[in-house]
Amino acid sequence: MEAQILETAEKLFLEKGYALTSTTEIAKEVGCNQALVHYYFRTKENLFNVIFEQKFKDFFLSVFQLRNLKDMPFINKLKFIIESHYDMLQRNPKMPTLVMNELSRQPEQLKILRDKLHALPEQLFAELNAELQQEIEKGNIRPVSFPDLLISIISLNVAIFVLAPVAQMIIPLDENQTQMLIAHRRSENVDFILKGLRP
Amino acid sequence: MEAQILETAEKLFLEKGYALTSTTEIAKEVGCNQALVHYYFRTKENLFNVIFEQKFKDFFLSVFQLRNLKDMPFINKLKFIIESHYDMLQRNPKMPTLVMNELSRQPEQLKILRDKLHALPEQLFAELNAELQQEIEKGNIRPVSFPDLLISIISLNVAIFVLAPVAQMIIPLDENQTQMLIAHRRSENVDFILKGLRP
DNA sequence: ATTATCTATAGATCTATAGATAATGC
DNA sequence: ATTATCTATAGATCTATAGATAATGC
Repeated sequence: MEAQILETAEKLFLEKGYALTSTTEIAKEVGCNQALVHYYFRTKENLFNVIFEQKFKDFFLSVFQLRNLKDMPFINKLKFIIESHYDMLQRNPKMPTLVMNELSRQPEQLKILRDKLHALPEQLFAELNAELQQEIEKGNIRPVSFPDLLISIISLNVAIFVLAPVAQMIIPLDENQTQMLIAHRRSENVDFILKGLRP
Repeated sequence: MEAQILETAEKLFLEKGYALTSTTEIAKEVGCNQALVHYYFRTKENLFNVIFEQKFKDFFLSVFQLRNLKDMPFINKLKFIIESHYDMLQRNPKMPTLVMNELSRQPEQLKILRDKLHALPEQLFAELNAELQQEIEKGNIRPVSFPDLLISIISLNVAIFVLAPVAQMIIPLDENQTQMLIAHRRSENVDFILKGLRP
């Protein structure tokens, strides 16, 4: 039951956000009664935070722990990172929206998560930054700052998942076309970034 | 009072979304009693839709009605569109989040908005698309589809506003630095897009 | 004995409406 | 007279807890 509650709660929180998901509804969908949700997790807030922290960590780790492929050329490494990031988003297409919404709902959460995470990406970032500067000096890549490159990658990758429903308003797409679009944008983003980095 | 209710409701809906904003709270902040909100707008849903449709139209129009500058070179036109879009987002930084959230909450709304809008951008899109193809044929721009270009522009522009709070988790920024970043990304996005379009 | 599950309910919202009173426009 | 504003309240949630009962582990 405890596991089922977690599972169902995760699904509902991702679908409808914190405010619109009630413990009553979670219980109903699990098939137990509402008191049980509180028996295991005490408060709705607590249940949410347990799920959120777990998801959030997985979400970050799945991209930032790919330092195995060390001796690739920089451009290939970049391609690999962009694609890993995109794949992770494809597995969790509702995470960006949830993260955004819930961090603005309870900004203290932000500090807690920062402490739990901040050690992770810094070393990887430093390494990539150094490599980027080398490539720029060698004239293989146009001058660009590492943070700007990072922001552009994340922007291009995240936005399609976040904006797909809105895009449907301008150009209606069926389920199949949407999948095609998402597959296409994966390579398009790599292409666009790499083309934009030419000297 | 009616105007004040609209104004306050807009502010609160943008800040906290539909679910977390109550008519009680709107009334309290306006300084009237809660029944008055329902006197003017009948239901909370209706109040929300009135505001949402208005905002949403302004939001789109402010970008898509800039067809006055017809005889610019294509590249300048593109730069102008990217910047106009970015400026509109800067004036309404919370709109993308609101649009996303509320369209997924009530997908029927999507159809209504589509009918109210879809005539607008099509002609502009067709013109720009034709110009893009010409530039590609002339060899001034690398081959790229118009939808892909559009998605990349929108992605880069929207994402910074949507993701800024999350970015703060990795690299904390004070208010001033955030403003600098946002100003910087405006030119960086133009630069990145144009560099990515070189043949 | 301890842990899991249920029933029942208190207390806090919140939305929407009915009906009273005040303000305004003719 | 009509329109704007208020008071009061019904009815629907929803969260959280207390206390009863069933299931399990020793």
